[in-house]
Amino acid sequence: MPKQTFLNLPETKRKAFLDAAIEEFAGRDYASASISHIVAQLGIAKGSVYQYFEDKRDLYLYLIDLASRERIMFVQSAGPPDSQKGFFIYTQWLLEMGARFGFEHPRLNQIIYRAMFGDAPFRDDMLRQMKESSLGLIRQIIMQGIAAGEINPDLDLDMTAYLLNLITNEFGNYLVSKLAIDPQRLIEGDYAQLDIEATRGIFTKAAEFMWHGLAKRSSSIVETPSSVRN
Amino acid sequence: MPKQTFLNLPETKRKAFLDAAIEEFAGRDYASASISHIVAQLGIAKGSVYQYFEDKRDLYLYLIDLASRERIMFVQSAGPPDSQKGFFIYTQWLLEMGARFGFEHPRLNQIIYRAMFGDAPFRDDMLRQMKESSLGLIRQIIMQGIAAGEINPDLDLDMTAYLLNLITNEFGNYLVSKLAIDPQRLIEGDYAQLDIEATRGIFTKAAEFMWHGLAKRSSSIVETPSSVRN
DNA sequence: CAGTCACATGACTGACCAGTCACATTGTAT
DNA sequence: ATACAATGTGACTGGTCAGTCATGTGACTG
Repeated sequence: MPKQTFLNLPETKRKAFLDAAIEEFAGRDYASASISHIVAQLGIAKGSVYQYFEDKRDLYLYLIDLASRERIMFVQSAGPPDSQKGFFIYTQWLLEMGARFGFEHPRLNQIIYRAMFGDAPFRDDMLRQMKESSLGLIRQIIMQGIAAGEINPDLDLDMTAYLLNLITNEFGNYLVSKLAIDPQRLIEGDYAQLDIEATRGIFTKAAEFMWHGLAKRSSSIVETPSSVRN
Repeated sequence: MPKQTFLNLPETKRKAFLDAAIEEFAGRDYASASISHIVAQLGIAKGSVYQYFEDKRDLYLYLIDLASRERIMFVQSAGPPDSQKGFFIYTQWLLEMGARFGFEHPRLNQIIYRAMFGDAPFRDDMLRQMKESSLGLIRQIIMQGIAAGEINPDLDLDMTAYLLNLITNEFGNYLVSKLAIDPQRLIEGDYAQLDIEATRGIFTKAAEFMWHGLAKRSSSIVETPSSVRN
């Protein structure tokens, strides 16, 4: 969707442009995000943007695409845990990866979040498609879990997938508020403040909730380990 | 927050104004919602709006307040189930009320949703306060549940409250997509299409998930009834 | 050096917006 | 009927925006 001109651009220029654009679209919803801001920030002419992209929408969709690909790469590059360990561990890992991506790429994460739950005027385009693909993946995982006899087969598949998707997408936000993390410092790459190890307990608790729900369990019956570390 | 002038207005006029304003702010995010649209819709002068409210922001905050109060009234007017029935039933009821409010007052619901998860430029004003109050209520319910010995005391209170709040707020959206409900027709009050009785099964499933999570339960141990019907 | 191509520029257009204000209209009390 | 207050009005101001386009620049080519 970017024009050839954009792809021909020297790397530094292209990076700088993307950086500013990501910053803008992460920080404001589609209606408020402004091409004028971006060019002012970069000190380039407005016309340049229209040499690179068809229009605002085109740029936006490209950023969504980029962020999604980045996220998929991020998750895939950190290999999933051994499937032998069961789906509890897998759930925990999924949560952790979601949150970790949010910490390491807060702006990309924000763009994805806005695309999923905000309202750009393109709900029907590739947006729903993205949502669907994300849901599809989770649905698949749940089905495997059911097949493996670990997941309650009485659960409504669609609903459960929806709720899991919701939780994995929102969980980072909870962490940010819980740990009193300054989002601005996160965005500036200053996440030295974050100790992933120290927060692992929270992932375990979240996975625990997703896995066993609210109900008090009689202590003797534990089907899935909740005291696992890594 | 409305000026006296607005409160003096004849009922029909006031209602008509609110109706148009709600329509506008439900349908577009804060930045895109337009006073000009509202007055055009109503056929009144723009100046009038500024006789009624300080500014756009003032109007918006009033609508949020109104919607919140309406929602609280809605939920309270349908009395909660007998606390004897336990927290599983209570959870189910909470979900159902949330969804039902969404169906019967889709526009107000949308305004609340936008206030909670969208980004108006007032996150720090009464917005967070609203979020906090909602979270506070849920936290209280969870604590009661723990005290009553029904809820797993190992769960992180804050986190669980956050997730429950998230789910109860988002669940209506899931129903809308799941049941292929046309949001436009909902807004137009045409919710004859909706059969609350028929959807009750979905609430039960959702409560089931919240209550027992993903894990398959060995069939013999059931601490909380999952086959309850009202 | 002339010609061509890729890219950059920024003033400009038409549109939309929130908010204002001098003036007009309506209602009410005397 | 008169006076006064309350309410309504809409053209106008200053601002922002997306997108355009005629012009400029620099690099490479033959």
